Amino acid sequence: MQRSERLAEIVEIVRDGRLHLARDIADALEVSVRTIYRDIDTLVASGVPIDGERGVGYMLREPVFLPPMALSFTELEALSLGMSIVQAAADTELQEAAKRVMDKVGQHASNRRQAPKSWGFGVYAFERAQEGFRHMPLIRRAIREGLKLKIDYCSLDERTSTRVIRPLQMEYWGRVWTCSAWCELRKDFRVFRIDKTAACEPTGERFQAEAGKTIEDYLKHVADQMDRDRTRS
Amino acid sequence: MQRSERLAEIVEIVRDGRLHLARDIADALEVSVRTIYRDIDTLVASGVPIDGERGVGYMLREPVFLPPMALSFTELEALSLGMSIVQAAADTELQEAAKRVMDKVGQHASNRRQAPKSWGFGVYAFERAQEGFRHMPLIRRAIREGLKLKIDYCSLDERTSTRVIRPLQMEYWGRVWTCSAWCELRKDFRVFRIDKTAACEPTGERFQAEAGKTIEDYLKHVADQMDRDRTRS
DNA sequence: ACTCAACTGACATATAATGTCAGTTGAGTT
DNA sequence: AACTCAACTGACATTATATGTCAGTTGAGT
Repeated sequence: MQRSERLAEIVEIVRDGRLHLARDIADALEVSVRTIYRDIDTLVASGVPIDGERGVGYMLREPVFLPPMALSFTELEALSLGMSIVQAAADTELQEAAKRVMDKVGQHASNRRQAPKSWGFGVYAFERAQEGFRHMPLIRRAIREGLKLKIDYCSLDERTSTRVIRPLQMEYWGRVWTCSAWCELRKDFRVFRIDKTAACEPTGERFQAEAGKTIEDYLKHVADQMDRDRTRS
Repeated sequence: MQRSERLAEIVEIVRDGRLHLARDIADALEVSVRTIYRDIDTLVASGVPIDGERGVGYMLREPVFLPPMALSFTELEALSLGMSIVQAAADTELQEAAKRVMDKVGQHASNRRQAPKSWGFGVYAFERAQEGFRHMPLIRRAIREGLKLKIDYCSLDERTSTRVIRPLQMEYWGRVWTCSAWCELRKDFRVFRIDKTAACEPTGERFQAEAGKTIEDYLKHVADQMDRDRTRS
């Protein structure tokens, strides 16, 4: 196995967020422990946020990907446009992430000429409804990590209810963000407008994918519903 | 200089779109020509679109960037969301580019577990107004390369006019795309709704950045106008 | 004082990259 | 048809880099 390949492998191994011993990694990749120490050095030097603690092991401070991609100009334009829109249409956390992505691309691009500052796009569309974005970082984390959420939801007919949900997916409708979830109160899938959600906090409980309550089930559910609608009309 | 560094350098050198001889590259990087041939092999093998022709030299088939980036999970989410929106809200060319970007990221990510197919986003917002997108690839190229365009424009009061413009920037307003340009007919900046543009073709002429007619001038112009509006009210 | 596992330095060994040289190939030119 | 150019290839010696082994040190915790 090539060194560069092995470096990528180490990132993949460590990426699960758990603790890893240099000896285990060495065994898995069939090299000596010394090599792993050297590799980790290399990775840290090139910015991968790996923390090592004596007597403990290695951990990733925050998850990373290292996509080794070659982007064409058109792909860069798509990237640039997408990041512009995200900066206009999502919560602060995603806005900042989008900016960082463009910085990383731009930084490298500006080594030489032919790197336009703007890629010819302006995005003005979106009212910056910061209020409506408030819960988005938490909901995203909950989707990622499978956390149950307790929300106070103010439905369209102005009634407020408190319920526990398993958030599955966020949807963007151009102006409004929603969250599709399994609702433990109604024992069914429900869609919540994020800007109509007053309180929102983790219950502390986690949920596992459970037959009939997963994102795949939800998507199929929606597809079936659309089929029925079409047949009726 | 490290091999990996040198590979990146070669891409940077070749990226100007002009012809390069292996010997020149070798001189610039202070290695032998043989090494350059081997490096080019490596690059081509990893997907960089370099064309070599015997007796001629090397050229890049299409421009590329190789951003050596480590993306955090949040940054990946921003990327994923942005690409989803672009796939819903832009012309076919950009849609496909956005898809390719996600494929490139996903391909590498899916080497191991914990690579969600969807990053928890759905984007349903945008009517797929394919008609309105028709001229976008051409306009983007015109902005990039500084091509004058001749357009048949149907303004909001239903009058059609033909004019030559210098396209400067495209704007996205959530549902509608516009193009800001220097209008050679009105000798001023004008904004055109792309979906209201009937015909659109290059005149064959190119334009250079010219004092008072550049994108920077336009942005300043818009900012001044907004200032005046605010003062008045 | 002891354990653990990250970390370091030194040095021999193995692997990979490079330079040199002597070709071949394909397209175009004279 | 002969010639030129520069990409390309293969072989082999040389050099540089990566790796393994070993013998430590360090810092945190028990």
